Amino acid sequence: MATSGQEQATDKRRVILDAAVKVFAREGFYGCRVADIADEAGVAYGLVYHYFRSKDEILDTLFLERWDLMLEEIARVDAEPAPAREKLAAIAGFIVDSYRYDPDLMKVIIVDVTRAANSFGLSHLEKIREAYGLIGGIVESAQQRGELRSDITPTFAAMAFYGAVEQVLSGWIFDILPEAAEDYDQAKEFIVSTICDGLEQR
Amino acid sequence: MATSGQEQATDKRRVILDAAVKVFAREGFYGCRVADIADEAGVAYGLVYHYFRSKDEILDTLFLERWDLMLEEIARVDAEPAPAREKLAAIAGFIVDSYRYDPDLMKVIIVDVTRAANSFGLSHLEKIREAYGLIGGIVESAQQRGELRSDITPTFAAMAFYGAVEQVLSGWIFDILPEAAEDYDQAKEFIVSTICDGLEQR
Amino acid sequence: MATSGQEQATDKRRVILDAAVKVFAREGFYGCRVADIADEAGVAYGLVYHYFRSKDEILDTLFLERWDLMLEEIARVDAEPAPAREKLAAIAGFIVDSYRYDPDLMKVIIVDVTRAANSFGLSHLEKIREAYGLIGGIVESAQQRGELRSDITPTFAAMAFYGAVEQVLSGWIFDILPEAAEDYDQAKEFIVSTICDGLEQR
Amino acid sequence: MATSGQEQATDKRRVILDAAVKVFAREGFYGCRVADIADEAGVAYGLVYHYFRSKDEILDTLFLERWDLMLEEIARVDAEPAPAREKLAAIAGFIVDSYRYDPDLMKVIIVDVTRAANSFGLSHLEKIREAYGLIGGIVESAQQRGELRSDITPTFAAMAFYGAVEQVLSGWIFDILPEAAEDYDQAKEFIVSTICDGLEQR
DNA sequence: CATGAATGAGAATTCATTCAT
DNA sequence: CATGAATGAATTCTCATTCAT
Repeated sequence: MATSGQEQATDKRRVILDAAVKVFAREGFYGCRVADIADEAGVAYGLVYHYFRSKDEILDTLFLERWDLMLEEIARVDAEPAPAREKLAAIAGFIVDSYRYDPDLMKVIIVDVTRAANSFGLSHLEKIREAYGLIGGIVESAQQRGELRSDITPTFAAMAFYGAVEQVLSGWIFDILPEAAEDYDQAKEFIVSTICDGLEQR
Repeated sequence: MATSGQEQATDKRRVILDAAVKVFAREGFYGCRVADIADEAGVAYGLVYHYFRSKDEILDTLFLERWDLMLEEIARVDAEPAPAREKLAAIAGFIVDSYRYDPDLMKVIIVDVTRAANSFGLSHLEKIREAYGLIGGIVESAQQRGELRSDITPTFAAMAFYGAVEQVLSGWIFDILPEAAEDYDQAKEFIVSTICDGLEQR
Repeated sequence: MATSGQEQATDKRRVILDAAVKVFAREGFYGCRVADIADEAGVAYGLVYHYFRSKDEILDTLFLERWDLMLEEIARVDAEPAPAREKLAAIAGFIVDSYRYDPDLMKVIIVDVTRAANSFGLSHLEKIREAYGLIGGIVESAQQRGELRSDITPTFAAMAFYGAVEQVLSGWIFDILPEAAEDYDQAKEFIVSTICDGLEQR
Repeated sequence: MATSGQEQATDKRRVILDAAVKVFAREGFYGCRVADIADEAGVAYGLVYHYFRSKDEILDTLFLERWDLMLEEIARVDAEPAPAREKLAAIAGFIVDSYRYDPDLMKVIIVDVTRAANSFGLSHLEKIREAYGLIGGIVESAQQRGELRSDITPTFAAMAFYGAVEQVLSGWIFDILPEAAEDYDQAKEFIVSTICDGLEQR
């Protein structure tokens, strides 16, 4: 009975992590104190340090949890025998949905992880490179199959694609883009259409 | 008159700003101390506060100097009677060249300002929105002239374009993209071609 | 009855004390955490507090166990009808052997207890004084019997004697004196000979 | 005029050091807070860290200042063409006077430096070894000249001598030995007489 | 007895900012 | 303008101790 599906209330580690997402999103990684996280989680200060070595490690954990999910998703998508356009659509869709489902977490990852990349050394960068590598791989095979143009390097294409996706999230985060229910679905289409078809009139 | 020959060596304010760029780029805004800036500049601690009200103001100054230049450039480009594609190429070129000329400064702007726009009051956000607005304006008129597709909203198009540009710079900053002399020029072409023509084979 | 054959493995209290000796010796009383002791002992954190009221009490216990043994030994030695020289030799021998048998424990006693006697309330200090008093008593009676010079006060003589002994242990602890099997026996002789006969050529 | 002999009032570094001696002596190195030192010194908290990297470094500095003085004194004494007995008397006298002149400082050095030796790594130990080496050297040459017995190793003799001296100071520190004006001079004689002549009646 | 999660008061250290010279 | 000592609030992290199971 202790391991049934729904005992959220007692997994303090999870509670702390979820609280951290809220607090980081609200005040920024540098703008909040560990005490804020403990307060938000409703636990004692010290418990945060029982589960995490440092404030950094909390951000780290948050990033890795989500990023690994994304890497898995990209790998899964890549394994399907579908055209590149559909694969890119699935990836964009996954990221957009990640934001829709948990905007705070994605805000933290986009805003705070990148900013802290300086101090976090290299482990994050490796993970991030991995994502670009996978996307680049999708582009590359599509180029070999003649689906995509070959005069743009795969890595560059991956950057342009991911940059467009991330900037859309940034647009939502910073209230530059409208953020209604229908905008999420529209964004997925727009991203793929822009990157695959281009902005120019045909 | 401000740039006559021999006062360069004594324009401590400039020296401090340049030192701040190096230090912010190396250690991040939060990762460095005001003392590091003074050290890097080779001036006394207190002098930093003679010229700047606060550490924030240094970053502000750095950002505004460059961003205003970019806004001016975008406005100038927009005023020309050229096709949107050329205008976007000019803007991408300006940003890429900004990075080529002063990568540290662009790193600071992208990592410490752009990504953290909501930590710094609203003035930065306004400036950033202004840039997107100008680019969106370029897209919009091109749509009206029939140059660009009209089914993608101008703001969205602006985000995709700027996102691609920024991600390329991020790629250089974080050693994901190769960064040789020819890569800069190639990047300009790739960005415009990707965003305007799309990745798909025609 | 307390030492019957098979309970050794389960005397957790003893295991904790022995672990504490190792940890205190290695990291110092202030330099280690209670968790380190539990880890070294291979028991659960909380068990330490089942057997001991506090971290201090562990050190207290360690000190008192050994120091009381020494006090008993000194008293036993003193009760013998032997010359002072032999009594001092026996005491020096006991202390040196204590170190030889359990160097970590003696290191802890010398470094963390004896030198810090005034941090730990007064009970330790009393115990320490008691030892000096006993040794002083040995000197005093020997002076009355004409064995030892009477122009040096007994308390002072006790300090000089004990100081020489402790410094030899310190020399071993801090790797200043060589520490081979033969050095222990030699040390006993040297101590007594130096203190009783003096360093000068006769 | 800024470097005249008596401007104590403005050398804050010195003020902090002197305050630290008082506070360490009163509460122990581990028993006091950096705030106590700042308060005792009458300076702002942060100034302590302006002059010293850490609490440890304060203790370090205190130790080295005094120990170097002692090393110099031993070297000076050793350079004189006097019998070993006189040299040892001079050294004992110097240490006893150090205590008489500044008991708090010597208490800190004897009680806290040794205890912290674990954490302070090796630099202290080197310094301490140096002192023993110098004293051992005095003994050794005296042995060669036939002044002192040769069957006791010089290093051991140095330990016994220094141990006796230090224990006398400990006796004062812990209120085991009487501490009146005449006791200081008597102690010097007692130490040398005990170590050189021995306790036994001749 | 045994476990280890939970608590929270402390303490060291940092560092932006001020200010006297 | 220039210097760098002085200030002290803010924060992270530590760790002895408690307690529910």
